[in-house]
Amino acid sequence: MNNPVEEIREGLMEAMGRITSFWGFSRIMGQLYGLLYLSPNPLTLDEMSESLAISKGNVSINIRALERWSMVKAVWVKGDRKDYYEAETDFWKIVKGVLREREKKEFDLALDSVGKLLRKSVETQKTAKSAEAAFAIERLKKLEDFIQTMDKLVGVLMTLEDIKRNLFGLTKKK
Amino acid sequence: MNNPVEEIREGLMEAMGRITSFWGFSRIMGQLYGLLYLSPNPLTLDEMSESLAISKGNVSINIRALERWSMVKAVWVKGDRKDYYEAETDFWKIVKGVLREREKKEFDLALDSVGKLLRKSVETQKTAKSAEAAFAIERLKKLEDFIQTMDKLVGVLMTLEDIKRNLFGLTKKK
DNA sequence: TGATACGTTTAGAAAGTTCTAAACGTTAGA
DNA sequence: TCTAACGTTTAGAACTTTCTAAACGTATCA
Repeated sequence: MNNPVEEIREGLMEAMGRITSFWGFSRIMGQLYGLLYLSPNPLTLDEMSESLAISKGNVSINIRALERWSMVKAVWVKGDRKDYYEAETDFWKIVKGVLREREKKEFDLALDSVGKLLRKSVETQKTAKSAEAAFAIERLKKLEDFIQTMDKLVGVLMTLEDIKRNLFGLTKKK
Repeated sequence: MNNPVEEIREGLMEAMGRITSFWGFSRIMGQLYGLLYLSPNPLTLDEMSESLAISKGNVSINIRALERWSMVKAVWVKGDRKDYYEAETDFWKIVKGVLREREKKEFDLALDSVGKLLRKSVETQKTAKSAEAAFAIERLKKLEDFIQTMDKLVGVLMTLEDIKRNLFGLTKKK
């Protein structure tokens, strides 16, 4: 506890907890990730449970969530039947995964909903013209256009081979 | 209720509720926004309270949050002492505001935390060399670099005059 | 003035979420 | 086969968030 590296690890756990919480994951996911990220060796459920002072069940659930999002991976340690985990250190890979699995889906869903409403409005306008329906059509079109652009933006980010190089290359004039 | 435009409005309220909830705002903020976005006239607290079937106090709190984020604006209606609200329809403006007020701050904070931890690690390493500290330094540097890049990316998006035109201009070859 | 029509604040109810401890099922080795 | 060491699931406790109804303060108009 008075070990300076221990203090640093705790600092990162706190910071990562903040970050995951902000991005809509559980705080404990971040704390676990922070712990693993600064551990030279992979850790077991029990070790993590102890480090964070939370129940083993809680670690189990959160470590599986981290695994689901490819933020940590299980590694096999010869001669031990416990499961060991280590942090995925390729952040771009993690970001791309989250964009693909979560953000992209959300945009697609939004696009779908608004598209349906727009078609419904146009249908309504055909049978019974009204200023109200015309107004709705105009606004929904604008919204659809916006979501489409955001959707494309996410799509581009998702497929870039190296976000860093590519994105910052592009912001400079040739 | 059987009015088709009414149905469309309800559809958008639902969709916008989903969206704001996903992005870490309250669901009701989205529903209010959806309602206002498809209303040809600005609406009062009581009208919104009625449309969403929620208490006036709840509308009051959520409409002020929307105002804070520049998603709606209050308009003055001559001869009426009630407050009227209408939707801000410039989505790029809203996105930029949120990036500036919320996302940017979060990145800066993360950068700050990690920077501090990194400096502390280097300090530790000076007085008492250890493989553990060296490992921490290496990993923290990598993390700092990543956050810095994301931070810059947000900064670029934030200041672009027209995100749509600029970003998609850049993804095409010349 | 007083009465009324507002938006805001608040105390506590309701709903939702996250956590733990214990029960559980499975595997491995004696 | 029995026992012990695992990770997972679960029931309910603890905590957090969100909502309402009512009280409140202020401005308006008679």
